[in-house]
Formats: sequence, structure tokens, C-alpha cells
Amino acid sequence: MATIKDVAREAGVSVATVSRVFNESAPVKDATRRIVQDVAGRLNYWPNAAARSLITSRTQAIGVLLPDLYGEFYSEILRGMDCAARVAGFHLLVSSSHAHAEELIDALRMMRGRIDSLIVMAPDVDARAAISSMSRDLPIVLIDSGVEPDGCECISIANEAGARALVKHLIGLGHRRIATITGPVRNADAVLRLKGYRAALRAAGLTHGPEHEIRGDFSERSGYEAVARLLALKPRPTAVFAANDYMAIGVLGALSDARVKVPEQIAVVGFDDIAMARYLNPPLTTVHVDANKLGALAVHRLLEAARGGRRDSKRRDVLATNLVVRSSCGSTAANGARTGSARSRGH
Amino acid sequence: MATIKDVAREAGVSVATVSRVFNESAPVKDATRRIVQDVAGRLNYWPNAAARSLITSRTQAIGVLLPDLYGEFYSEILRGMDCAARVAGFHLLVSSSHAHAEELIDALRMMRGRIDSLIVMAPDVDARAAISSMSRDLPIVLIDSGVEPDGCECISIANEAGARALVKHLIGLGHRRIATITGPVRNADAVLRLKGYRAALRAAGLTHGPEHEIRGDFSERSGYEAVARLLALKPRPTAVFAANDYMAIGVLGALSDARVKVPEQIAVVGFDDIAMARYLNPPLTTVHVDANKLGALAVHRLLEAARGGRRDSKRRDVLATNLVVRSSCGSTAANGARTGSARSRGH
DNA sequence: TTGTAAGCGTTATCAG
DNA sequence: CTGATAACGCTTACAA
Repeated sequence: MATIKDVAREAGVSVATVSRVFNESAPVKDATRRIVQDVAGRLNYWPNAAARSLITSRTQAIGVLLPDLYGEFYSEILRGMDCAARVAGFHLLVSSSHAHAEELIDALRMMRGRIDSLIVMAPDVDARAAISSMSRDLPIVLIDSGVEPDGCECISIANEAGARALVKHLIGLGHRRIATITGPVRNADAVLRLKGYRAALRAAGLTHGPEHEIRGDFSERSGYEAVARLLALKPRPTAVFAANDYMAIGVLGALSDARVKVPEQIAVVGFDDIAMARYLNPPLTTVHVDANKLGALAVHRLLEAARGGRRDSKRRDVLATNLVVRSSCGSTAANGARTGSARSRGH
Repeated sequence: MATIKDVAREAGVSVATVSRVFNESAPVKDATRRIVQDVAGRLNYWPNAAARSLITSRTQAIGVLLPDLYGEFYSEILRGMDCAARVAGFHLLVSSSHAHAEELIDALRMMRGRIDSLIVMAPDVDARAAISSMSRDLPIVLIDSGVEPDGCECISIANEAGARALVKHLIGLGHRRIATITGPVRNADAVLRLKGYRAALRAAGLTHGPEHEIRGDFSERSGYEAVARLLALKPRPTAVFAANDYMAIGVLGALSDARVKVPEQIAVVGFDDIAMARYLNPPLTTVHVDANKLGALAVHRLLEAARGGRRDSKRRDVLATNLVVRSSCGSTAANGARTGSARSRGH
């Protein structure tokens, strides 16, 4: 592979000049530039990334740390990041499926010196704390729903607002006894969705006991299993809000097995709007999250920080969610209500 | 950030010794090692990746070039790669959503000097040719179903065998008039699935005209639209093989709209076994591809090449596929027949 | 077992 | 506008 020296020699100039041509860091006479470009092209020369980042101490790469997460949400978010990064000439160094805080930290250590900034998606509360402690060394954007930004920028989705809109919609349809199946207790998204559920009930002056909050873990299976508890409640709820779509799928399956009609006997709603939500039987009313946009937004924050250097800590953006009404809630009313504020701070 | 010099000074040894401790490249007295490790830990030192790869000319990173591809298959394949890579201390430099050959080439140029080897998934035939021409400089694994390996290692899925098994299953159920909806003509997977379809019919002594091969493009919409042509055929086919699951979804939708019962009046089968296949109405008979395994396999090939250096060009692995029988084909027979050879060559 | 010193391919800082 | 030359942080002969 040709180096800058080869090009310089062949073109009859100094390495400095070649460097200047490639970086446009200083004026170069047109004729000289042409010769250099010509030679470089012929020699198939391209600056060595390692040498470059050794001296500039910039890598043009963004690290991406993802949790142990399946499915389309994950891939869509990556797509969004990738497109945004590529436009700016940045690369994505991806490390996924980290279940615990330690794994995350480990992966991060391995990335040291390979990235200029970092995007972390860590629903787990512990992991978040650990990561945010490193924001001194590295611009970090946290994607999650944590409560305290702790010095790094945060982007979260409008979990609470989405859940509130969902439950409010159910109430609007006449439901009074609405149960929920929650996600993991340590999961920030889950916590906020529960909060939204409670807020909506409270706002409508409805009371509900703890027995209406059935514990799940975001898995289809936990949704399935929750149904037994749900059906045992007296009086039986007329609607159930599963904190994510996978659990809603489990709920639909269990209700079908129990010969309980949806939405006639029980309305079911989910959260996330995964691709299959519209193909379920009946199609699932849920809350849509634009994962692609989320990813792109995260990258843009980082690029902005790299350029401007505005280390506006404690900044937090909230990505709006959309209520998607399908037939599982027993209504075919207007679709696509926007929920959640676009940005709590920033321009 | 602390450098090797800082550690050396603080520990009272030379930089060479520190390097040896971190690389285990030469024996170091136990006491010395302890001191160095201690100091390094205290200073939070970690070798700078850029400097290291400048001298060793290895980056410990694998490039991943993916097509413009949605959904879980994409994310699963990445998961597979990521896990395999991480175990070996490698990183993944990911660049996705490349629609055309030029974009792919562009992205590859940008990766120059940042990666030790490359995984390319390029269903498009042109892109493949362009990429494989670069295998002189870089160990490359191609994931696709191309016909000619052209000097780089290839991993493909058993498209043809999978399609054959699917159609054979339909024939076994008594179907005689079986249509297919094909994928894009330039798509290697699509071509092989069509080939398998034809082979299965031929093997059973069944004839079929070109009107039974309806052109699609792997999109749900094209599946939907194909149904009009399908239903216009006289005599009407009793079964249809959509070359991927998304088209099968479109087919199910269109048949439902047309009040044609599946599987009673027409059996429908797909390919890929995307997550929602089992939730469709009726659940879709299809062919499962283990994307995670595919990704891991690709990484292992590359690591193997890096270690052994066995540049056994023209090598090709074929990942087996599994027939998944659900009710859309009108049978609830045994599930999970294995199709396709595990490996055509290799140890 | 340890230290010294020569690079690796760039960019940045000076002089000219 | 251009050319020397000193870093950048590390690995690796070669010496001791």
C-alpha cells in the first residue's frame, strides 16, 4: 500500500504538500495540486487512518453500545445512526448485546482510543450510572429514559406521555377497569410507562388497586402468563395495557386460548409498534416510536458537540411517540395522535 | 490520558517492559510485572489503539458492509457477528443500507486502514463482482448466494434446497398446480429460490408454464399485487410459493380481501421465517434461516484466515435451512426438516 | 530479564 | 506557497 512518502517522491514534492492537498489545510498551487492528485490516484493512495488519528487524536468513529436487544427496533436505530454518521464521514464501531453493566464497561474499555464519542443505550439503571461517570473523557449521548442526565446528554422517548395517551384513549372508549402488565422493575422505560398509566387513571379520577399492576418482564411469555392473574380479578378488567408489544402478543395468545374475545370482552393495547403489531389478530393498538429518527438524533448531537464543543450538560431531548389505533382496543378512531414534547431544552 | 511513558516512568522501568507486560510478548519478572500492572491500573492506562495499529498494521477490527435491508434478519446477523468478534477481541465497523454497488465501494474506501478484514453482504450481483476484486488486499467473506466465489470465501444459505423442500412439501400434500411469486431478477437469493421451485416441480414430473412464475420484488406490496394475476389463472393454482415472507404477507392480505380461504382454497408458503410468520393468520409455513449463526460463521472464517493464513480461495460454505410447517399450507405435519448441505468443502 | 533506539505514516510547526 | 523536521504512542529488534 502506497504511503504519503511514495506519493511525495513520485510527484516531486514534500510530504507536507501531499498532506496539504488531502486535507485542504493550506493553500497549494493549482498545478502542484493536480500533479499530486494524479500521482495519488495512480498509486491508489489513501491516508492511513491509524497514523492520522495518532497525530490528530481523532478517529472519525463513534462507538455504539447496545443492550441485549432483539428485533427491528435495534436494527432501525442502527440504520438511523449509520446514515447520519456516514454523511459526516464518520464510522460506527458497534458493540451489542450487553446484558449487564460490567459487560458494557468492558466493551467501552476496549473501545478506548478507537472512538471520538459514544452512544450508549442502557435501559438498565446501574449501567447508566457507570457509563455516565466516563463522560469526562468522552462526549456521550445516552439513549434511554433515565431520570438524571448526570452530566451527559440524554435522548429519551416519550414513554410516559405515550402510555398516558394510550390509557386515556381506553378511558375515552368507556373503559373503567384497566389493568397493566409492567416491564422489569429496573428498566427505566418500564418504570415510566407505568407512571404514565397511573397518571392517566388518576387524571380521569379512576382508582385502581395494586392487583391491577401485574408484573411482567417484556417477554412474550410473561405476557401470556399474566393473563391467568388478569382473568382471576373480580370484577374482571375490561382492558389491559401491556408495557410492550411482545407482552401484548403473549396476552393475545393467552386470551385466545382462554376463549376470551378481543376486543369485545377485553381490549388489549401494547407499546413500541413493532412491525408485526399490525398483522396480529386483531391488529394491535399501540404506541409508535421512530427508532430511525432516534438513532439519527443521537449522532447529530455528537457531531454537534464535536464541532461546536458546546458541552451543554444536563441537556435532554425527548422523542415524541405516536398513538397508533388499531382494532385490538375496540375502536377504529383517528390514527396517529402525537404525544410527548419534542424537546425540553435546546434550540 | 496516560501513555506508556507515564507508566514506565512511574513504575521505574522502560517503556519496552511495560509493552511486554501488556502484550505478554516476552518474559517479565513477576515482581516487575506486578509493579507495572499496579501503576497502570492506578493511572487508568490502556494502550492507544491508533499507535498500536500503526506499528503492527493490524486494527483488530472487522468491517461489515450490509445492504439496504430491514428487520430482524439484519439485526440477528449482526448479533451473531458481534458475539463471535468480541470473544476474539475484535470490533465491528459497521456500514449499512447500501443500495448500489457504488455506495458499497465508497464505504469500503472509507474503511481503508481501519479494518483487518471484511464481511460483505451483497445480494446484488454487480456489487459482488466489484467487491470481490478487492480481495487481494483484504481477507473478505461474502455472504450471499452468488454463483462464482471469484477468489473470496463465501457463505450462502441453502436457498435452492430450502425452496425445493418447500415445494416438495406442497406436492406431498397433493398440490399439483403450484405458482410462485419471485423476487428481483438481479437478486441472487431470488434466483436460487426460483431454481429450487422449478427443480422440485420437475422432480415430481409436474409441468408449469411461465404464467405460474409471477414477478415480485420481495416487498409486501408486490405480493399483494401478484394475487390478482394469480387468481386470474385458469385453472387456478391450489398453492403459491412466495419467495420471501414479506410477499407472503401481501398475498395473505390480498387473499383475505378477495375472500379466498387459506389454506382451504389456496395454500400459501413463504421463505425466511421472519419473527411475525408464526403470528400471521393463518401462521405461515416457511423456511427458517439462522441469521445469528450465519453472522458468527462469517466472523469465524475471517479469524481463522487471520490466524492460519490459509487463503483457501474458492471456498464456500452453505448454511442449512429448516422447513417450518405451520398451517398456511394446510398441513400440521412434522416440523423442522433440515434442508441443504452443511458444507460443500472444508474440514 | 531489561533497556535503548529505530521506526510505523501522518500532521503540525517552523522557516524560508 | 513549499520544505524540513519534530512529534504522536507504541512495538520490536538488538544490546546488555
